[in-house]
Amino acid sequence: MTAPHTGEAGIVGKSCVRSHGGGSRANRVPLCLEPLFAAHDYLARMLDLSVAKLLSDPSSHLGKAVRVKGWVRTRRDSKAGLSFVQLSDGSCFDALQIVAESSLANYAAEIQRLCAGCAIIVEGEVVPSHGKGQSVEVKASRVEVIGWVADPDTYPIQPKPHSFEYLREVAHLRPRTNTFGAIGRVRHCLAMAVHRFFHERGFCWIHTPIVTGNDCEGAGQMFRVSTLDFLNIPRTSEGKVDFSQDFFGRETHLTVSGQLNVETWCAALSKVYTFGPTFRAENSNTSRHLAEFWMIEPEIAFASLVEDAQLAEDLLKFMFTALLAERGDDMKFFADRIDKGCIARVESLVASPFERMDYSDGVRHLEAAIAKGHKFDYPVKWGTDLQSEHERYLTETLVGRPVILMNYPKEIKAFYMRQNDDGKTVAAMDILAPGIGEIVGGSQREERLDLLDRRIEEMGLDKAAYWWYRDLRRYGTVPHAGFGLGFERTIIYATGMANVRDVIPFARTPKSCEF
RNA sequence: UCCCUCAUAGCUCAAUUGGUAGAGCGGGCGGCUGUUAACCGCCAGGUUGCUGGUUCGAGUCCAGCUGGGGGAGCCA
Repeated sequence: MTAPHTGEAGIVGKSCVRSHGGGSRANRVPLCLEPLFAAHDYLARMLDLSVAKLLSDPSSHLGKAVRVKGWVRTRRDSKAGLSFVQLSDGSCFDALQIVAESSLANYAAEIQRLCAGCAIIVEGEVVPSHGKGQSVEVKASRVEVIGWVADPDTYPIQPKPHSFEYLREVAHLRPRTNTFGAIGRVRHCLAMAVHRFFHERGFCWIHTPIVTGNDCEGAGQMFRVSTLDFLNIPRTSEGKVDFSQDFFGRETHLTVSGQLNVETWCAALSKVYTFGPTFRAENSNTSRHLAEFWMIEPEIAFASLVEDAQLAEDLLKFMFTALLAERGDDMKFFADRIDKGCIARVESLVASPFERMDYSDGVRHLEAAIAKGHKFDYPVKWGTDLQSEHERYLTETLVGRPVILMNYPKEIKAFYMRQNDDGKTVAAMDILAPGIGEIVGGSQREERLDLLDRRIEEMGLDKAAYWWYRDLRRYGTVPHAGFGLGFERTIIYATGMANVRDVIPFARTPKSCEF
């Protein structure tokens, strides 16, 4: 028996019928997954259901015939003549208990050989559960094995706690674990909340470029983008690499920020944001750094640092409100197994206003702490960047919740930040979060061309390279401001996960890009 | 990149002053049970990250390398 696999409607539905008893694994006929447009035959006699839908309203499904698809978490046999299969389709945290009785045709041959990782389709009736731990279960009338686990002995995901370090080595299978399933849903929930927040407030999502010809976007090492033949690099007469022969006819890199580009659209659409991947080629080996990470960068016209800070606070509160409302199941897991205080932390962030503090006042607080005997490894001095330990003191010890630190010395901040009237500081802000450090970095931008040019010169940058950025200040310039929110750091803060490598599907870090 | 630390079965870990490798989980088989981190018994499973050195003898000591973790810097 060979089932046609053409995917054509009409043919497939009927030819998918097959015997369930016996048959070696090797000879098993591959299942044809009915295309959606042929599914009405099935819909007519049973629901096609996600585990989330079923478990979110179990009583309304009681007594109904359903069809669920997913992957086996565990199987427990009872010699009373039935097996329990935990089925997960990733639609929610909980798995669905399937009860398969020995009267099923393929019980001995297949169901009793199910193990973690097997893909199955189950048809059956939703019934009240006899056991504890779940209110309903599905009494199977048919269990079809779609994909076996080739070698159960070495299937990397076992029904037991694994270390996150180990799971990074099997990043293609770690989405099947409780933790990473939860991370995937939380990440999606937060991303959609970001878009909803901005959309509801009249912002446009601007797709800023990934490849940039601007080699001075900001500090930090960039990844080169090139199609030149490494074994035969064209040279100029001075012996330098001849980038005029490269794909774009110039030297290009992966972007480290969408900000400069999004500012141009801000100067036309007023309220804009970017949300996409950014790339840093720094050799950073910490739990908070990735070479490829996602960042949200809004930019608002006719706005100052005050509105900028309020926007950042409102965005974070909106995201976390959505998280609590939509992913209570996953957050409960994080509270149970990862970080006991995570739900309380998210709730308190939503409930209380962020503390606002001038950099200068922050320094004064730190100096007062030292006077009272608090020990820091590094000295505190106005005009220098705060060390991690200083930031931690302010947000964790002094305030106990996020702090918006504002108006930094201009020497330690980027050239485009707006100079304050005191001549010493710029309208910059960082939001520091307990346990994480800097989660947001932003500023009001310098909209005055002469002052911008002076900073470009003072910092030894090439004015010509910023010609289009400077044009914005020549043609209808307006005060504007924006910030960057690190998406992975936000997820860490919400879930209590310890490492950014475990809140992104595939982490890119120095010496690590297997998947 | 710097400092500290780690690398033993598919996974999590043991192995005394250097004396030739062990448990739990997972897997296979059997038993038992409306089970739910199930339980009980048996079985299989290892070039101890790599390269070199010291030694009669190295999982153990030394050097280098590779990779992981923690901290720092850079930043989000």
